[in-house]
This record gives sequence, C-alpha cells and structure tokens, in this order.
Amino acid sequence: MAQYNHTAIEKKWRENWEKNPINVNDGKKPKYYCLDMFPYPSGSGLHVGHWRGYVISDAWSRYQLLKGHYVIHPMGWDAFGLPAENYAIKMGVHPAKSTAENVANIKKQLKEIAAIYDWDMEINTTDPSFYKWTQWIFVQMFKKGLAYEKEFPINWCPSCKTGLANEEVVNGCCERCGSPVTKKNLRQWMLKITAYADRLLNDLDKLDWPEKVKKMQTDWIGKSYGAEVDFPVDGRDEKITVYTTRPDTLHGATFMVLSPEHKLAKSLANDETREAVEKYIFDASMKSNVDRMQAKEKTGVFTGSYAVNPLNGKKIPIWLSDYVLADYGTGAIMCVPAHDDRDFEFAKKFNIPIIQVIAKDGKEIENMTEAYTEASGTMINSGDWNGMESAVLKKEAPMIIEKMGIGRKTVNYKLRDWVFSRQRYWGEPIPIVHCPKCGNVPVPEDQLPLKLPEVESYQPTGTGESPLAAIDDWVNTTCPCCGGPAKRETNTMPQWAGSSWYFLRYVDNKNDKELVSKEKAHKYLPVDMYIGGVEHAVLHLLYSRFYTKFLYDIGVVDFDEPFTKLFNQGMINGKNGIKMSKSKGNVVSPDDLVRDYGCDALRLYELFVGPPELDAEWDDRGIEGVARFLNRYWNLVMDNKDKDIKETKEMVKLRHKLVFDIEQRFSQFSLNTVVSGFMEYNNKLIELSKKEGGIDKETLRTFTVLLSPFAPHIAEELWQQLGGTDSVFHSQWPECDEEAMKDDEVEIAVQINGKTRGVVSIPADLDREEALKAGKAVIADKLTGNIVKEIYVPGKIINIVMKGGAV
RNA sequence: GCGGGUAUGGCGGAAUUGGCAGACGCGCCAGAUUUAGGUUCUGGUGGGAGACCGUGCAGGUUCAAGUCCUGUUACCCGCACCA
Repeated sequence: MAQYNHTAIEKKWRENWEKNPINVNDGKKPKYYCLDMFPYPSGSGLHVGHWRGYVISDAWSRYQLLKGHYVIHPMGWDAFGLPAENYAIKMGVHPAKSTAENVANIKKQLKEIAAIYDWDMEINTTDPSFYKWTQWIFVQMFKKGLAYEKEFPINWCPSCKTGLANEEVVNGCCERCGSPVTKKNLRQWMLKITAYADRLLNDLDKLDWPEKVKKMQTDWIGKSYGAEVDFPVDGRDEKITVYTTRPDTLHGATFMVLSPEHKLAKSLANDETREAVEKYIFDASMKSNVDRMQAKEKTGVFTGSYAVNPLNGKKIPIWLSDYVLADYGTGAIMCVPAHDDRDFEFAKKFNIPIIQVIAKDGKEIENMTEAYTEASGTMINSGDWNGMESAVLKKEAPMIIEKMGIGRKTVNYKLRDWVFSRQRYWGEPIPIVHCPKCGNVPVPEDQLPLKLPEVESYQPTGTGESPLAAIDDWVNTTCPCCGGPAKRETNTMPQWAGSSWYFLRYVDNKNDKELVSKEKAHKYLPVDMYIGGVEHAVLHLLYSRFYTKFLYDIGVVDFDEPFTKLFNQGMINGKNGIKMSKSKGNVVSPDDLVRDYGCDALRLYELFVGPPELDAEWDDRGIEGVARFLNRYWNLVMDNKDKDIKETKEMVKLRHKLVFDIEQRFSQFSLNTVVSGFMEYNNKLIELSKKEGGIDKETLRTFTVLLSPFAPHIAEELWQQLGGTDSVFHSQWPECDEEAMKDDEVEIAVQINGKTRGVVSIPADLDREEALKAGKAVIADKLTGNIVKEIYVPGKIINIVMKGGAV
C-alpha cells in the first residue's frame, strides 16, 4: 500500500496558505471571535499539553470559517510578569532579551500547529505601544477613585520578593513559586474590584461558561446576608460591632471574639491580662498564613473586658483569637457556641457557658457534644423571641434589630480589593507621580506610555522597594500639576494588568489614538469562544470581567462581559497521570511527533486522546492509530479519484449519516468522538467500496470537507485531488438531509424478560402486530411459557414478558 | 468540613440520553506479504467448558438501568476558621 508523504504535503500547503490566506475579512461575512488564552513566553517551549488547547480552538475556528464566518483568531504574548522575570534572572540575562528570544522560539513552535492565527493582529504586553493603554486604563481608574493607595499588611512572597493579590495565594503559598506567603506591612496600590462585586456576581447568569468556573467565582465573591450588631463595652463608651449571618441566635451569645489585629484589642486588657494579651497579639502577628491555617486547636486569650448583649443586657466576656479574621466583616464576632461549630470548640476548650436557643427535634439537648447548626426549629431561651421559627427569624431579625437601634441589616463579601502593585522590575510602571504639594498625580495621558527604564540591577531587592527605586534620575521628576520637584511611583503592575484587557486590542492593535476604536470594538467584540485552562478561574477571568465592566462604564466598549462562551480543556499529563515537567523528565515534545507522523496526525491525536474537558494521559503509541487512519483514507481517495463511480443509495445514506454524526458531535464539543467517527466511517467506506467496486466522489468530497478543520493539510491536498479548484476552506460545510439517511430496514433486538434472545431485521415503520410477529418468529423455540406482556418500541426493541418456561 | 468531578475489558475511552454494554483506537493472538525484522493487509480479542455472569459497592423503581432514585466506598480538583 502506498504511503502518503505528510512532510511534502504539509510543507506545500503551509507555503500556499501563507501566500493565499484562507480566512479573509470581506466586510460582509458575520464575525466569529475564537480566542486562545495567550501564553507567556516561557523558556522551555511548548509540549504536547500546550498543543491540545490550540488544536481545539483552531479546529473550532476552521469550523466557523466553513460555516461562513470571518474568524478572528489571534495570538499574542503575555510577556510581563514574574515567570518571565524569574526565568531571566535564572539565565542571567535581561528579561527584555530573554523574552524576545522566547517569543521567537515559541512562535516558531506555534506555527507547527498550522493554526489560522492572524499574525497581523499579534500583540505583546511588553510593547510600549501596548502598555501605553494598560497604563491609560490605570489612570482612568485612578480618576474614578477605583485605584487608591493604602498601607496595610499584605501577602508577601519572600522568594519572589513581592506583594501578592489574594487571588495569587493558593493554600497559603505563592501561586507562582509555592513558597509559604508571609505578611508584610506595605504601602500598596489597590484596585477597588469590590465596587463591582454585585455586578460580577449577578452577570455570571448571562454567561455560557462551565458551571464549575461560575461556582468558583461565586464562592470567591462570597456574598452573604446578615446583620451588624453593636455591643457596648461594659463600663466604657466604645461599642464593638460584630457581623453575623445568624442574628436569630443573638440570645445565645455567651462570649465575643476579636481578631488580634482589631483596633480595640490592646486597650481592652487590664493590669492582670495585659501581659498575656500583648503576647498573644505579638505571636499572632508573627504567624504565617500557613501556620494560621494549619492550627489544629483553637487558641485565645481573655482580654479582661466584657461586652453587653444589647438585646438582653447580659455581660459576656471578650476574647481575642486568631480564628477571627481581621479583614472580613468587622473583625469581631459574637459567639453562639450552641449553634456554631467553631464557637462550640472554643467554648469547650475555655469552659465558656453554652446556651441553646433553637430546639432540636422540639427539645433542648442534654449534654451537647456538638453544635446544632441548622436554622430550623423553635426558638427557646430567647426572651420575646421564644416560640418563633428560627428559619423565619433568621430573615426577620436584621429588621427587628434595626428598629431597636442596636444594629442593621447588611451584606458582606469575601472578595477583597485587588493588591495591584509589585515590587519587581519586569512590569508596567504605575503612571503616578508623588508630589509633596499636590499629592498623587497621574502622568498626563499625552505622556503615556511611561516607559520602563533601563536598569543595571533588575533583581528584586526584597526591601519592599522595586528595583526602579534605585534609579535616581528616573525617580526624581517634576510634578505634572505644579511643576515642583516630585517622585515617581516605583512599583510596577502585576502580570494580570495586561491580560485583563488584551483581547480588546487584537482587533485594533495599531491604533495609537485609542485603546480600541469604538467602531471595531462594536463590530468584532466580545469574544464568542474563549479556550484555555481552568487555572485562571478566579484570577485572569475575574480580573478581565472587572476591567471590561469598567471600560463599559467609561464608554470605551458597548458590552460588559468579555467572553460569551468559555471552554476549559483538560490537562495532558505524562504516564500515571504525573504532570509533565522538565524536572520529572516526562515532557513530550511535539517536534519529533510532527516530523515522524505529521502535523495532521498529531492534531487528530491531541483530540482523540480523550474528552477535551477532562485530563488525559499521554501515550505516544496511540498516535499510530490516527496515522494509520489518515493513510487509509488517503489511499481510499487516491484509489477512487479517477474512477467514475455512480453514487448508490447506500453511499448517499452513509454520506448523510456521516454528516449528521460529525456535526452533532462537533457542535457538542465531543471532539474525541468526532475523530473516532471519522475512523468508523472510513472503515465503512472501505468496506462499501470493496462491495461496490468504489466510492462516488461526492461522498469523498463531503468526508474531506468534514475532516478539514482537524487535518487541514491532507484535506486540502485530497480536495484538490478530487477536483477542487479553490481551497477546501472556501467550500461549504455540508448539511445533512435527515430523510436521506433514514434506513428502510432496521435491526432490532428481540428480548425475553429484558434479555436479548435474538435480532430481527424489519421495516422501520412496521406496525406493532407485524413487528411482534416477526420478532417472535426469531425466538419461537424459546417461547415456552405464558406471555404476559409484549413491548414494541419502533426502531428500538421488542420485549416479550413471559412467565414460566425455560428462558 | 463545604462544593464540584470521576469510577465501564490488559489500556485510552464509546453508548443516539431508559432500549443489543464495550463503538473507535492502543495492546495482544493468529494468518498473508517479506530472506528476516519493521511497515502493510486479513481475521480474532470482556469473563466463563457451559447454563450464564458482567459498567466501584448495597438496595430500589421499570417490561427494560452504565444511564433514574436511596444509601455507601475510593480517587481527583477547587475553597477552606468568611462568623
């Protein structure tokens, strides 16, 4: 058997498409924007796992192209930030240099995929013409009061020597390097993402995104409804306000706990408790996130002061404990040990009374061993509230409290404002000038971009100052407002700054007047399909939504959600599900596979390896299967292209079934079964061709068009071989005629008591009586009992329910 | 602890959504071609001599369950003292 020469064919068409682009904007076709999450130019290059997402998005893009769209399918580089900078430091070169080299290398590798990227749209976040607009957006946010300065203890990565956003801390460790995160008191630039919390939450409903991601964002925003209650401090003027979601249990509060960072914490101590209180506060300040999270047992210290329950006047002790977070709610809680697990544990440990206020199963629990946390049951031990249903009271209590003047209804969010400055070199300089007279003044827009200066030592200092702070003649400047001496902000932006809006820039990447023209934004955006890994669920994907909403508010774009549909592809792992990494030595490079089997075969195998949304294990041997398939299909077409086979009914039927199956699976994103479908139908065609002496050209052309989004080179070549004059990608995606694929005869199973005993071939529309007769004839010898019931589902099954007799 | 996912041959995985479980591929076995190996081609391949048994486990609904319901186990992922 002949072998097709993938090397020659792929080279031929690669060059041809370069000269005659297949995806052209004629201004008439509807647009379809299919976007990949852009890569950061790492030094280790692409492995087969990276290919997967790019192959999925390219197959989808070509499918949209064949369906008559002008497809926006761009690619660019997320080149600022920690990974790029850490790599540069490791290699001992300037990040600008290593980044440029890595971009060139990955671009070369990316071209091997043969995706229909429009390289005229290419962007790079480190390009001043790009980050001019990243800075511009920051200035707009500053003007609207959404970018502000604040000094407080932030998450600090001692290894990366920079502050981190909440979203960048994973299990108490740095998202990038895995080092345990500590706290550091630093002056920071913050973005007020919390101002958008409700919109970010509510608008999730409009998105066609995986439920998992929506859920992660919902949880991250963490909206809760409850009440603030003011507890006077006994014998003093101050009040301590607590936040609770269970105001119904207010009568059961037997103590109060403040976080050690609470502003009243120290002052609540008396001469007896002062030493212990100050020690506890100091110890807590020394603990890292990881220590604090991993604490197995609750710790705490009594302050010596009491609060007064405003509802019933009872005095309750005030404690300090680090299980209360300083920056959530009010940093203080009322504790109802009978109805909260944590409070229960704390009360048990420190012998604090436990008062049950909700009856469980109608009664009070004797010898309580765990908290009763359900909001269901009748109120007891609750004064006026006795006899009410806790579920009802839970909703009404905030209003009752508000009327009494002892508190108010309120909502809370887990979402915090975004720590936006980094004490690193390789990022966009924050375009702010600190003037002793005028305060913080943004760099005037006509002076943007504020270029990142050349620096001798770009290594992080670890002092909380960025390396830029060492460049005196850059730091010292004049105030744009008053002209007096002033200093530049020396922190840089996080990597997420550029990636939060890059997708807007592709469609107008050379515009030096605007971030994107209104006209183009309206015409080409938002993104219809966004493809990438799930790891950005609460990082990039949340930040991008925030940026888009802001740009919508200031009139830059006319939509407020950036990505209409999102698809998360699964990861590709090495043997035994071990993540591919250089250190494990299990990285599979696509380069050799392309050389040996061809780009088309690798593209198919990337999809065939498993359901695209699930993780998969890479096994090199599997690629042989798709390579064999391509070769068999090649031979089938080459054998038949010069024969003049007339189409038979059988061929027409098969053709329409093929179109139906592929279309259905493709549109549902079941790409692994699309590939198996090609194999299945190829086998059927080969069989049919043997039976009938060949296959008609129309069927082969149809198959070839369907195959083209997946294996573009071989499809293009065979399309020409079958007489195509224009590119296969300028042909039409075939449509299925459901009438034409209907079978006259169907094979259906004949069962006795649900167990298959035979198969009968009958006309598809045969009536019940006839069908049952035919079915029973097949299994006549087994019908030895009394027939109780006969089931016939046309096209599906015959089932004879029988009592007695040998089955 | 809370939330989500997964469980089917030796392996990766199919199953038109309740209708012949194991499509398709890998691997394996046999045969053909070849001096031989590789490639390619043809056939076979869940278990069991068998009646039959088989979709993590135990029940249930149904004429019929991988699919629906109840309970349960294991693994993976996300969040994690958010009051």
